[in-house]
Amino acid sequence: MTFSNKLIFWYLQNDRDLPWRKTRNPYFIWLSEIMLQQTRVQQGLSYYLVFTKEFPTVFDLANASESKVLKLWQGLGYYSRARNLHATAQYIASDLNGIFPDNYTDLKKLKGVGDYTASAIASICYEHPEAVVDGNVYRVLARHFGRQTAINSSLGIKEFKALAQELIDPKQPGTFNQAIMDFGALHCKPQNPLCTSCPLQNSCVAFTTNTVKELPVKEKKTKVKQRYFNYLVLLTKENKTVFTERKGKGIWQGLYEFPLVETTNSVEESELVYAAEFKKYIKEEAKIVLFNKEDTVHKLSHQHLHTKFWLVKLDEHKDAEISWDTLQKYPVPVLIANFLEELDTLNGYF
DNA sequence: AACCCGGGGAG
DNA sequence: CTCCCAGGGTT
Repeated sequence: MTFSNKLIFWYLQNDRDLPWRKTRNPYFIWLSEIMLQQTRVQQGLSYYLVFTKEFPTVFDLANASESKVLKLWQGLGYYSRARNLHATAQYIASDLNGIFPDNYTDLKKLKGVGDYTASAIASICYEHPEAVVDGNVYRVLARHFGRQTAINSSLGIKEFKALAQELIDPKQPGTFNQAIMDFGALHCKPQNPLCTSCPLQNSCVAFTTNTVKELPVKEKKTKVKQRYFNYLVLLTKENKTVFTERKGKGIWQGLYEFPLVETTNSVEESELVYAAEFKKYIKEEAKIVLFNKEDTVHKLSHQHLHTKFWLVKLDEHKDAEISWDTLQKYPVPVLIANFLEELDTLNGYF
């Protein structure tokens, strides 16, 4: 049996029952693929169900506001995916009359669609022999063929793509692609792979040479940056606050937050009030209370956010235009959502 | 080529 | 704690 035959044979007995497996509608496949970028199936599943119910067609998605899309995306992370998703829906609805591109080259031109996603859609929806290479494929191929090239090097990216392309079953490319990904996710797992019951054990170089734990090879990771956030949670006599959209290049673009004073260290109230950023926001007489005794540490993959929430009570503020009881409409980072929920459970504290 | 972009689950 | 997930975009 060929590598491909073994994989597909395994897949026919072990495939997961997932909603996007029941359709070849490119809209649904595209939606699922964007959501699952760097995201576990288990985490993305509930979002997929919400989006397909809320936006049954690409036109429904296109006609929604970006804020609505971000709100439904809230908690899934990598929010540029949601913004690109919305922009692409509008492009397809307006410029392409709702018809998705039907080949790799045109699919890859879409915002948020790279090599992996274009290959996935082309193979699953149109049976084009375009090999996908996701984290699962890197792992399965590196182990089975004993490849030691770093999977995140430019050489490795080319090498594994070419290898996958050699192996793909041209008669059933969509099935092959999904089979190798499911096999990586369920059987050839990152930790504790099920080698003893593996149908590809005999031909697996890593198993034969006892190097399963060493593969795949990955190059160094970047260091985690420590940042110190001070959120100014304003409340005026009229129950209004300042809540603004994050702009620019950094994290959480398009999401809402309270006025933010970033410092180089964890600060006391006496230091905070002298910060230039603080003075920019608070000129009025105000009563300030620190909400969390210990810094809330919100961990992103590349930075740790040490956060203090300062409750600021004042009579009035020129920028306080958002009523406190409408905050839940806005898309917010999980850090803010958690704070609001905690504040909610302390009903009357603020 | 290097860096940035979230959040969560598993071990 | 560390690793990594159905990756893509920017510099």
